[in-house]
Amino acid sequence: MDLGTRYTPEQIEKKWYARWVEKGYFTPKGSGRPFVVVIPPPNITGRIHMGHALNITLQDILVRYKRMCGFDTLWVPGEDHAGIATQNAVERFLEETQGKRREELGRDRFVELVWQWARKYRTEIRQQIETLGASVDWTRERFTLDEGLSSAVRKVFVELYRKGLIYKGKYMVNWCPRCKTVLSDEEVEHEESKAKLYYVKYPLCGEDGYIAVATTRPETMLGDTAVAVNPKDERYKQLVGKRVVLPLVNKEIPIIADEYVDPEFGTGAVKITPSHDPNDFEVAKRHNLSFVDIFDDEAKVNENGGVYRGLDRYKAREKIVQDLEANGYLLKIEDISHAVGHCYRCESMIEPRVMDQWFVSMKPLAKKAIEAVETDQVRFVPARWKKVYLHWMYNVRDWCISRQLWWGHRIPVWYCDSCGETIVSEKDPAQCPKCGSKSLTQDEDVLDTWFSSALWPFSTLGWPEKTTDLEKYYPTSVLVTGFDIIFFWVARMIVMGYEFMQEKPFTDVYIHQLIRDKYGRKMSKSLGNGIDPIDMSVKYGMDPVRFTLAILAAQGSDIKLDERYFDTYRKFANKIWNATRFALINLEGYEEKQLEGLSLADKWILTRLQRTVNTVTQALEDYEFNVAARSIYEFFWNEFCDWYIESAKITLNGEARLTTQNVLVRVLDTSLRLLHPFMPFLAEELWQNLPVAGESITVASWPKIDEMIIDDTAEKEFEKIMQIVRGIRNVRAELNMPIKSGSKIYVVGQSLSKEAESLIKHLANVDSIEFVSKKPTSSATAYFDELQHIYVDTTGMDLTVEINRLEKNIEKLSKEREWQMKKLSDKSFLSHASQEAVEEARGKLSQAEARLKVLRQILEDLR
RNA sequence: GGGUGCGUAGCUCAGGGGGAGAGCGCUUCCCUCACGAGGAAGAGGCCGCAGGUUCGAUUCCUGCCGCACCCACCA
Repeated sequence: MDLGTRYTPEQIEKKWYARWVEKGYFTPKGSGRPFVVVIPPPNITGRIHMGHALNITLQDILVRYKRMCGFDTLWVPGEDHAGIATQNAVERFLEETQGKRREELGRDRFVELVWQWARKYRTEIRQQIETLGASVDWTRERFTLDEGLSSAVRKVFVELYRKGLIYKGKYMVNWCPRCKTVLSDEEVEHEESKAKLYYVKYPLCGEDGYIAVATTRPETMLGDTAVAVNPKDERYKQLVGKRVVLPLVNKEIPIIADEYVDPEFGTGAVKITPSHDPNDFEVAKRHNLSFVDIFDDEAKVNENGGVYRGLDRYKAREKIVQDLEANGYLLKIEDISHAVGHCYRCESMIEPRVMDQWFVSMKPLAKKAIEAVETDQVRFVPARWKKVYLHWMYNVRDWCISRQLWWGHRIPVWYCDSCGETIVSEKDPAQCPKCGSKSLTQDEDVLDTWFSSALWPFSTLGWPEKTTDLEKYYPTSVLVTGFDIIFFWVARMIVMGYEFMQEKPFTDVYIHQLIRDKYGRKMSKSLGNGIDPIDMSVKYGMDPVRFTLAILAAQGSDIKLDERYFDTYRKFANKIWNATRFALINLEGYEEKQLEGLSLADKWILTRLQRTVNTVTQALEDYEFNVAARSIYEFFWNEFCDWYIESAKITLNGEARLTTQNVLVRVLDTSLRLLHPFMPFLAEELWQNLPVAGESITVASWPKIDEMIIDDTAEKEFEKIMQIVRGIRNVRAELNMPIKSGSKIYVVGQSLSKEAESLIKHLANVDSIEFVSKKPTSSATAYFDELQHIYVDTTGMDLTVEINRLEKNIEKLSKEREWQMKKLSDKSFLSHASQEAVEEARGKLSQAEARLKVLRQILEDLR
């Protein structure tokens, strides 16, 4: 055995992962209760970021913990083809490297290019996940565009279509003029922004006067087909049914009445643009108005826009406002603020358009998915996300699933070129079933990337085949993800799970935070504020990075990540390293033996160890990663290193050497097992050096609490010792006493055991301790209140310091006494407080009084 | 318009009905034979504001103020 004095992550991280994989530890052993997790598949758009690192670390902690607990553990890895995101990334790449647009390549060649990209990034992502130490089963790795997953996608599409749950229809959809595709409502981000409200005159037909409308988008007037007012609005009652002339366009359009119009807003009269506003679309359908689409795919004015044709929507607005003003139609402009939709991938302003698209009918599918969460068959942790999920589900709208992209699952629908028949089929059809024509054209569109993700928990296990994996490992145990994709993904998985497996996809949903930079901003490429987890692992070690993420994962808000955190836990890793090193250096002559004849310190540390096992286990069961991590940290550093190892330095040199060695090994063995889910590399490396090491800590058993070893008395007594030692050090430091001053300690109160006494002497470095029933008379010259009973002999020291201390303490005690007296004279306290509370107050009071008396006496003496 | 989370040490954050904790930073001391990436001691807090419940609130409840975020067809 040869450990250096420093923890060197680079030397230990490389070797272990390969060995674990080689030994097949990450492949389920096939027996025992299953514990199954499917990874939220990272997009193949680039490197994984800190959010992935958090997500993967938390899953790995759970998986490694459960594996040690003996579960048949399976964690399925994979990647997502990420339709729009990837297509955009490759388009950018194409533009930058070849200066070409995807249209210049054509669909087939472009898709081939994306496949090359996908292979490259999948490999990189795989490596990054390995670097993180994720104990995923690589033999079961999946990709959303795999053959198997693709057939799952087709089957789901076809079945939903046959059930009438997928339909094609002409509705108002969200169009991204940059990505040139429609988006689902969830993919549109609404951003509050400042805008202008334009008041425009629409002159009445055949008579004087006008009706004024207010609009934020004057350019859409080119597509107006009516003006609407509220039927109850007295101001406009006599105008309903009349016609106005659409300015600039010179077209007559009717004035109609519809409840939708809010008389309070603007002028109480609304221009109706059925093709470019969702509300107007509904109004138009109710009133049978005509539709005039005025934009092309790039949101430029099309042939319906007359002289404005060819202008993009912003230019068109400018021009139209100018023209309105020039012709006296513009009444006024107001500043308002309102929410505008933007594309979640490219941030372009969304253009609402009426288009023929494919939809999933969500309401009928949502029923079971709602019930499951309402009844906690699927449980959200933290629970508050349940409300968020349910609120969305109660109001769920149909899901637009077709995308005008090239990268993704092509919609399994064909149209007969001869008779126009629509053929929806899992297999590519050879001919039209209606007319027999062999001339068929497949729908050009692909499916929303989230359509395939929705099937992930069962498609990755082999569905639609009836595989043994599916039989054994579905439903999965827990889904770990961020709250940003509850609607996109979690909700839809629950829906699809019930629809196609007649069973929930997972039992628990653990929702973790989002990682932001230290100022609370989103980490993004454009801000350049991202902290790369792989870079961090090189700088600080992967284990410290993982531990940091775990301890920051308190259930609640976002994580504001400051790189300096990693340093704290790198130090912790170093501490663990060196504590183990200390033990190993002192193991000469070690042999395993029963834990008996234990010293006070032994009993104490073993008791504390049991408590830690308990806390960590419970916390992991409750997904309280931060509690678990902190508990290990505090036990190991503040108790084991700071106190037990210090005490071991004496006992290792005496008769109890072998016992101490055994306790050291026992504590390290258990601690490293507890640590393993958090810091797998370090834990393995050190554990392998212990005399009790096994094949691998990865497959070692999780520590069980040993009730027999818990010793409350020893625990309390040792706490008293720590208190006394701290008190002595405190006085020493404040009085600037040299360490080896030959101090004599008087402890007022019951004497402690000889063992405790010698521990104190060693730990506080004092020569003698005397237990006395009351204060020593003249020579006692210092007092410290932390302990309330201890005097240190400091004959010859400067007395003014001590007098000041005494005065301060007397003041503090007097306050305490007054407070307790007040409490005890309070009638309501006496009549309402518990027996114990009253007793406690009495105790504190008498204690305070006794101490005050003693202190005043000492003060007298000193003076 | 509805909803959620957060306001605790200089900074970043845990915690939680009974005179508040950590890391970093700061001050003083220590080259003690595992670790100076260390050890010892310390300074530093109206626990956002105002009410309520309670013997007792930083903690629970209500309202408010600030900061984030989510949802919503506010032309």
